Amino acid sequence: MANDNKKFQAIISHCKEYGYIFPSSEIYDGLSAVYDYGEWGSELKKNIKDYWWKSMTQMHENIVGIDAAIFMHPTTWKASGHVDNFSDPMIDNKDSKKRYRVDHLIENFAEELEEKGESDRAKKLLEEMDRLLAASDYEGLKQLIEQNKIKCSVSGTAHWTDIRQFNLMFSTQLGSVTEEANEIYLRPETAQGIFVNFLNVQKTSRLKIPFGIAQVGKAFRNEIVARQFIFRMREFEQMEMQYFIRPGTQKEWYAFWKAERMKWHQSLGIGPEKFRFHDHVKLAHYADAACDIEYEFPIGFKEVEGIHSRTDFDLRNHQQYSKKKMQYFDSEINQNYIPYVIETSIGLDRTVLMVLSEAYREEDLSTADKQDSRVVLAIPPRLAPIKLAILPLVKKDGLPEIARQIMDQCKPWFRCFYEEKDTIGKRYRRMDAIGTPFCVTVDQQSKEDGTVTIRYRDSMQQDRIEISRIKEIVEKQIF
RNA sequence: GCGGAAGUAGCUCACCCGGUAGAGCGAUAGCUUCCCAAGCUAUAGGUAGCGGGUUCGAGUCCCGUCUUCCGCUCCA
Repeated sequence: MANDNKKFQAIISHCKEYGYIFPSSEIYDGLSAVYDYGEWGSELKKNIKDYWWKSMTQMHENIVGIDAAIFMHPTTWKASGHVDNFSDPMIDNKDSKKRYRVDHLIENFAEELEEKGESDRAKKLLEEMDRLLAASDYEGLKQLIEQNKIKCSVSGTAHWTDIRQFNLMFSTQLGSVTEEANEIYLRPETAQGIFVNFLNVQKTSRLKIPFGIAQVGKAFRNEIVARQFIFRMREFEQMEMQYFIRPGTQKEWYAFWKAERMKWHQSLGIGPEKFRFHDHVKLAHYADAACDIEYEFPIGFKEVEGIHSRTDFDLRNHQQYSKKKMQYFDSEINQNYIPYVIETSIGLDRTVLMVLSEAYREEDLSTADKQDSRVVLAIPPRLAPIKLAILPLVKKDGLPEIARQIMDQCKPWFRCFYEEKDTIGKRYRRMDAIGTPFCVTVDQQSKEDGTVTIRYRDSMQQDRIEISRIKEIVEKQIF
């Protein structure tokens, strides 16, 4: 497994230096695990989002998109299992510094009691634990641990910190008057916005199973340790698609979407050797099959996208909590059922990092008599923030005027950048560093025959082309 | 959260045993330049992360605090 931390740090610096990604609130010392996208980073992110959206919705006639709110009714998170599964009380041993989930610690101790034949005591202990957990009585739980002299298996001591609650979800108040406010959560995943709209979308779109609903949006998770740049952030963006299918067909649709999504990743111009599937052995509470698509980042293979066979877990729970029938009438087989779901869920920020990791290159261009190097972002043209730079070779003799005309011709169609400062070589290298795939340069000959040179970022090769063909040549590469 | 290291100009760093900050690159303005960074001139930019202590005097020594990085821990 590659672990090139130097390259990873270089990418982080490059992102900050060239307007891609800044630490959040940096003038106030920053905010841990939160980042802001700068002028070029936001363009790249948007281009990736658009490309995903188009390939999922426009290219699949049976998939439509929605944009659900971040705020959702609190019961949503009861139904999804997030409230019960991800708000665990934790306790640390002061000697070994090891952290335990309180319920795991006590359960393990109860098992030991069982083995020693003290099953009565074990049973009473677990009952007491459940009662205290239900009441969120952390003082009582700590006393329970201390009374039973439960020890840390590493240090062998019973020297514990106070119990603290670890909440996966961020909460806030809905309503302007605090005392009357209801506590609600910032969504920890976008999927539930799709599930709670299942009936609405099915009815209005008139789509028949199998069909999908896609969504791009922010989600929020309180990670215990959130580091590794934009790979793990507290506020992040997901691109998700839930595909509703007939029960019993989940195996084939799971295989279909695995293959389909892998194709998408490779369509970004990234070689197949940089990806792998990681099948989950231990499945989440909602899944009957799950895998990740992992990309080989400079810090090793890491998850970019998850593909989960979610069964009817979510819709069934929403039916139970909402008392609304989450059913679909399948006229082909003349049956009502709760659809099964295959989920594809890709991290947008992780995809940005993947594209940047793949694109970042430090090249040594030295020749016998001159040392030379460049840093280039070889971003696929269709995702690059700026598509075309327009450069007058010198800023006199009427060259800027011609360049300005080209600028005006091209800028309605794709993002262009005009620059007349510094030597031409310097301008080329600046464009390399922010990943601009094409530069056209206006010179004396342009005045005579209406041609310019086009310079390609990756090869640094140049061709002479007619000004009238610039738009067509660039557009061919970016769609 | 724990342990280790570091925090001086936008970036990379210097200031040797404490005497009130300097370079290169970058940026900006101009000059030069007919095709691939490091040609010339000028300008801007730092109360040395923050707070306290020792001292006649602290970027330099001590303490605290914050942030970042590395390792461990956690992660449907």
